[in-house]
Amino acid sequence: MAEPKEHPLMEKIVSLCKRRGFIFQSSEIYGGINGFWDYGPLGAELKRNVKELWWTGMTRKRDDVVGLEATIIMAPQIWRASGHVDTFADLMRECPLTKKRVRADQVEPQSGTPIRFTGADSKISGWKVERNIRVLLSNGEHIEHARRKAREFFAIGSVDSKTGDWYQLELKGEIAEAPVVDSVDFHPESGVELGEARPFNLMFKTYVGPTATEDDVAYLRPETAQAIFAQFKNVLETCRQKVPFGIAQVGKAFRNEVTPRNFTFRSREFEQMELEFFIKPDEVIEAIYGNVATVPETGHPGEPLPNWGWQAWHQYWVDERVRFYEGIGLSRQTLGFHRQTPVELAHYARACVDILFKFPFSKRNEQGELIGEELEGIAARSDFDLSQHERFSGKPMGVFDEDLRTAWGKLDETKKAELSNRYYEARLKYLTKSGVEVEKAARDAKEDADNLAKGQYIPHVIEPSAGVDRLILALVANAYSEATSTDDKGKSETRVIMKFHPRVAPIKVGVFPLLKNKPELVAKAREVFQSLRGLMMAFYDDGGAIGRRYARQDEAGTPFCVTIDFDTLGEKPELLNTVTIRHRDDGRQERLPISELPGWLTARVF
RNA sequence: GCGGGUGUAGCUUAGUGGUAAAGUUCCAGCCUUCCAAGCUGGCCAUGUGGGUUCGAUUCCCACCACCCGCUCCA
Repeated sequence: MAEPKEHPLMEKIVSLCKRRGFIFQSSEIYGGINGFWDYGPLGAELKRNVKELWWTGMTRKRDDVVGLEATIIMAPQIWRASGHVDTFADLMRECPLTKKRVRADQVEPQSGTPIRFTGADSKISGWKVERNIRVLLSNGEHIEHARRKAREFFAIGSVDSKTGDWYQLELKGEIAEAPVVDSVDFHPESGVELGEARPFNLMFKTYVGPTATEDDVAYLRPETAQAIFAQFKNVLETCRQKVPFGIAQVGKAFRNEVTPRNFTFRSREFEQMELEFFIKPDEVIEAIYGNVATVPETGHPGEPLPNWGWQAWHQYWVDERVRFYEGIGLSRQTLGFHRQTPVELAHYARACVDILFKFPFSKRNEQGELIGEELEGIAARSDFDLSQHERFSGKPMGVFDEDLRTAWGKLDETKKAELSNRYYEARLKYLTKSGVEVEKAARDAKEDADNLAKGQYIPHVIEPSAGVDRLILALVANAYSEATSTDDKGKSETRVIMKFHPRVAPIKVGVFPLLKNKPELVAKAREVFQSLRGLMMAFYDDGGAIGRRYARQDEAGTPFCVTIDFDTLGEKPELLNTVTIRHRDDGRQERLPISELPGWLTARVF
């Protein structure tokens, strides 16, 4: 398979993934299917380890996060409430000259005179074409400007475009049409009339039930998060948690991407690890604690405090997530960060920090440094999501807080008015932005503000949302390294060593008899293997020479290899029942009693 | 979706309008007292479908997949 030469490292990684059984193309024997990938034996272990570490760290080791496992297909109204039906169904229009696409509803209005052409022919090559095109000539622009664009357009696919004679194309049927004002039909960059608007719905559609009519339409979830919001009240009522607390979920999501790209980085079926961490609105914090704690915008703010508002919680989760990545071998140098600007943020979002990984295919900035691709976004989403589901389902999503009610009663009137007003303004902004008519919005916002005084509010949410498959690719790219060695005969060869952090490595330990043709070594090795395999992923190998087995494990990324030799059997009595442990990254060996193996390994691989 | 590039064993590469070649990996055996040693044997390929032709892996067309750009996002 000929790979492009742009990213030779990426080529090697893709090749290794197939060769060693990390990642295969889905349905390969049928020619594959665009945007879908399978995990082979090593990839499956790697992915399982990553998800397990996330889940354990998120839920089992925390007091304030519980888990959820929801279905992939849910009531389609969920996707109306979440906004996915609308935002995932954008109409796009394409510029026939630049091939760039713009959202039909976001074309910058242009004014000027449309010039129509009906075709062109070449005196030089005799080539001719008949196609209609309209180019907008902005006020004050010379007519040649439009002609040049038209020639460029007609030259696409012509012989003259190859010879460079395209600018001599003779245009036909030039007519200046009536001037237009604020037209959205022309590409702002090129001035060329945009193609017809076509819908780009990125949600996978399916039908529930055998009749398959339009009434039965449902969607494969494009993200796992919405189920968490939809089940928020059920979880709250059953898990004995109080805000602030979080709900975590790992699972598949589906997006009908326009262009799946970069190996598994953008797939149509992918897996997410998402946490929705519900917090009190700042007005509630201030009512109860008198102030809202502030924390620096970088660094870990320490153990959570009761008076943390959204900003502190957001910063807390950004740093918690970075710590997670560091804990599985992605150092800060390999990561990048992007704090979304107010323009990039959704209208309901307060802040969003993206954690990036610098892939070989990542773009570079002006300084030539890799920028990175998004592994995870940590968003402060206000109370938007629960509010949406409250509006769409008609079911209340607010929580009651005894502390708030008590505290509220002790506030002086000025403070009450101030907090109440701030909450009112926030609710009003949300409601009007959501298209609720002005009068009703004011009425509902007033009701929300009154409820606040009674101890009730809709929680805000901090959402760390990570892509598992992207992370796997990052770990693979990060682990990839080569070592070139030259043997006695001067023959040099390059070996691949996958330097996975032991915590994520698919195979934790390889177990070998030094020699295969000595039954007593084999028997002892099998015995050691059997004692380890229940504790962790262990791999027994007696094929080929010992060096070859080490090399094989290096390529799989196995951090430790245990070898049973004659000393294990007591050739040197003082070494009876000891084995060598060989370290992957430097080939270093040490000797350890078999009895200490489980503890020694467990301390390093979990 | 549009434009550009690429498709030969698991991998890396030869090659040809007339039986598809090699290295490596892998499997089996022998041998081997710690980093892809050696010997013997073995398995495996022209992405799919059409067309031209006596004959196509080679030439043509379509499709599929992969890579790059536009676009989008976890």
